[in-house]
Amino acid sequence: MDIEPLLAHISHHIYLSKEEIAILSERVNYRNYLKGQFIVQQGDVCKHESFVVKGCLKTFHIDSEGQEHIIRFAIEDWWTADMGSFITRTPADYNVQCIENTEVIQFSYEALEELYTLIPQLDRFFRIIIQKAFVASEKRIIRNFSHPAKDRYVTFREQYPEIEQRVPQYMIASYLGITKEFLSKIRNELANSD
Amino acid sequence: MDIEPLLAHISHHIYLSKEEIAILSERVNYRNYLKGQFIVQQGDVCKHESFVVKGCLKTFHIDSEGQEHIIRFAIEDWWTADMGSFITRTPADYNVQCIENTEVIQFSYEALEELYTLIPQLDRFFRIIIQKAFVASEKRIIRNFSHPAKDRYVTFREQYPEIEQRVPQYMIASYLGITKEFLSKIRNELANSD
DNA sequence: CGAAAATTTGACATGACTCAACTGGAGTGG
DNA sequence: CCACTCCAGTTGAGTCATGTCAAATTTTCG
Repeated sequence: MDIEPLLAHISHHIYLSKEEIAILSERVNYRNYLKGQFIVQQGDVCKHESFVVKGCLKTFHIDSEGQEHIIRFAIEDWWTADMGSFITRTPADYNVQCIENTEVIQFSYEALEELYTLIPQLDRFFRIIIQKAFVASEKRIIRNFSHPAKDRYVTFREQYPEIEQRVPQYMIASYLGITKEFLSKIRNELANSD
Repeated sequence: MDIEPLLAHISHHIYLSKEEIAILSERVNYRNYLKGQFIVQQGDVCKHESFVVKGCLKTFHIDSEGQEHIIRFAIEDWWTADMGSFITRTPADYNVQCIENTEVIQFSYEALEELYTLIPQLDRFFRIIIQKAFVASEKRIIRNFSHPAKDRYVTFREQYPEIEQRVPQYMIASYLGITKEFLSKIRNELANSD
């Protein structure tokens, strides 16, 4: 119920005064979810930006064939939402679902818009956060084009060792854009070549 | 030499006073490039964010095998840079090259940092711009995973008809993550099925 | 312990790639 | 105004990475 982790995270990028912290505290919500629960469902308007205090989530899209495509994971200190839906107030393309019991601090659209005017520094904070996310996202596009699945898996393991421990293999396959069967074969190869 | 197009673009998202416009005008540079020239080269630190007044550019990465991968195009009213390099002041992963004679308005890193403090609204402006770019980038990851190349090409044509007219086919193939030969075959199929 | 979920394995299919040859315009210079 | 070259695009044969489907196995957990 304590928003300290959020404040610590924010203070890495901008300075907030006591008053600003108070203003912010009043406008965010702490919330618990159980494993399996959805924070956002495809088709609904995404109501919150969520900062993860504890737990693990996946953001995924279900395509017209019913296939699930994981676009990102989120663990402690990350943000998650369907940002497209959130900013345009239109139905979400993605689901955000808890893979573990999860605790988040949430900003509703109205609260956040108000906070942007009350604490202009927050524009800067989110600009910085989103810049980084954007850069990472474009890197991933290139990686997907220029490296075979095996390399992408190895890179993933190095880059997110913690996530690899916490999520089932078939979800990692989905994140990498391959089938669970093929990932299994890749792992087999890797094990035999070590 | 006139920064009016930039001001018009900015004013879609935030309001700037006469004074702020003056402050901004003093700190940006108008620059012309010829077809073929590079605004950023892989390995150099990206020195500017560039707003395109006129022309067309590609941003691409050369991988270890010497293959070129186009990550995005930019035409009038778009921004371009290697943002990762620009914000971290580290060597660029990407090249930005003019496909046509091009005119841009440039923000240097120092100028932009100063502008963020002089005109806090600019944090908001860039937050909004980058949010949109991020959403589009993640959509593209999903599209690449969930649709075959033919569908992606058709979508591309619908989404960016102007770009399709202005850039050679082999660059579109690279943007779509396929070879020029395969795109040629796709086009052949499409022509025969209409 | 038993059921459900996750992972593995194998046979076969296919989308996309490679490489090499060919076509067809758009300059350019004699 | 023709011949020459250069670059973009096309075509075809063969190959490879990854997908599909179905069954077997292992792990997880009530």
